[in-house]
Amino acid sequence: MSTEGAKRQPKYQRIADELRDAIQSGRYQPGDRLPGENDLMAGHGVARMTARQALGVLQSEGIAESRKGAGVFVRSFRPLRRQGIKRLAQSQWGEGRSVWAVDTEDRTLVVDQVSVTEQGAPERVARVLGVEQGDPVCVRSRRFVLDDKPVLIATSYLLASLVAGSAITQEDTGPGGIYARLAELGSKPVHFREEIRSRMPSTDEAEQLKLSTGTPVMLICRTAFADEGRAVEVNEMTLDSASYILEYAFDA
Amino acid sequence: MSTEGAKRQPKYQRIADELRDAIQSGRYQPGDRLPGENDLMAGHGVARMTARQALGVLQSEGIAESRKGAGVFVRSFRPLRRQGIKRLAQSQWGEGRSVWAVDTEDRTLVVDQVSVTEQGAPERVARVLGVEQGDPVCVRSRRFVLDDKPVLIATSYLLASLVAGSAITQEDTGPGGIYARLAELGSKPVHFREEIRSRMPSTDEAEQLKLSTGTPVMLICRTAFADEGRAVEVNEMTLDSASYILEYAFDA
DNA sequence: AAGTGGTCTAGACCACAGC
DNA sequence: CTGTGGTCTAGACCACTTG
Repeated sequence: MSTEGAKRQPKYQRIADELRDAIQSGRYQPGDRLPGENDLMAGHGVARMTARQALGVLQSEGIAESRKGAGVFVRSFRPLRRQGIKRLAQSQWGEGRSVWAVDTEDRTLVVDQVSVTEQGAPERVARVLGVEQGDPVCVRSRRFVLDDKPVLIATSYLLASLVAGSAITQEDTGPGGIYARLAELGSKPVHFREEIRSRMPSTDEAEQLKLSTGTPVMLICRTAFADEGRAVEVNEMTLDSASYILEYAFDA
Repeated sequence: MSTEGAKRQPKYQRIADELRDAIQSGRYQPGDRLPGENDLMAGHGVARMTARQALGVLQSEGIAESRKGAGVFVRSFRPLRRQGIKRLAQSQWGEGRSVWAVDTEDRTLVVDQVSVTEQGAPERVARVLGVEQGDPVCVRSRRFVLDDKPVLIATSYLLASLVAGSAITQEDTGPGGIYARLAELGSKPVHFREEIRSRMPSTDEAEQLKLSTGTPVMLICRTAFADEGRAVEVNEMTLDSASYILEYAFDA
């Protein structure tokens, strides 16, 4: 054994480490192709499955991604900044601005797969809205696509009895969006709570967001409150974690 | 083929799907042992590596975790709630309360691996603090362990010239922590910004937080500002995503 | 057409957990 | 000790991308 000493880690880990170092030191740039399975087999004298396992490590770390028939490549990132408090300031939606305009920075954001239906409230939503499970709610779903890459899926739940007949039940909610309409209905949102979690995506989520392996999702559950602490909307969002930085700024 | 029609997915996916359904329908509860590699080989008539791949899917989704020599088990979760704005309200630290006391909910939280050193500022920190890269900063690191499970690693950076001689350079910062001391030094934090990202952990992070495979980390970078928008602290935190729900509540 | 990654098989030896 | 998952080999066929 030429390299005496530290040799207690498996071969595939040593290969993965070597590639990771090469990436972090800049020898491979974002978008570059890494040595393929055949290269690693030849270069390290190892079986196919072992070379494959090494590349699998980098993919599950989110550092590299494979493209069928082409190779394994170093991933590149260019996240959006989502300003959680500023975006919901009244000046944003009070005058008919789209809340989404603020963080796109000259890239094109398309809204996709819009659907508006009336359904029975799921248990967790019913609890927050203060109704019974199965009570009718208006469910608004939509997907946001940035430069052909889906980055966010959002589903809003609102009390059907509250929004019946308003533009909220239409695909186009009009200037200022849902919150401007709620204000007109006498349920102006004055307080918000956002809860954030992160986990690996389900198969469905990975498909809808076109996520490459090793990419977690961030989940934001926002509740909008009108006066008296009355919850008027629950919005569940699923974000591609590689596409977003969330920002919250506030005073002590 | 008995089940005609939809048979275009690989065997390992079908096996994984079947197990996932069984978990989500409650047939396997958190903590339960799943069928092992041998069971799947026998039950589905597949090779070892295929059964293994199926179990690997569930692990990389964070749904299951393997224990060497024992089996593969359904994971269980019990996250903390971290109230991002409330925790930094002045009433919390103004009277000597530990900011961490608010969210432990009767479980025991231990602070671990405390270190206080003086180093040259890394580039990204220097930029935020408004100094030159390499300028001396006080670096405070610590790890938080909840019921024997590490959940958070935090590293604070403060201008060395600002905090020299204060308790901030000691392991024990005294009642009210860093922010109370900064206030005494005439740099009371009045504004905060928190930036949140998520990604898969590095090997180091996975070790320090004892993460099981398929668990992302959440990164919080908090900047504390004194009067005139002067940045006085940068705090980089790495959280086990399975242990935390972040919460931000604010008015429109 | 050649090369790539994706799936799959049928073996092997090892370290570790639990009985 | 027996069974478990972790590593590793040496083949195979396939679908896809690219030149």
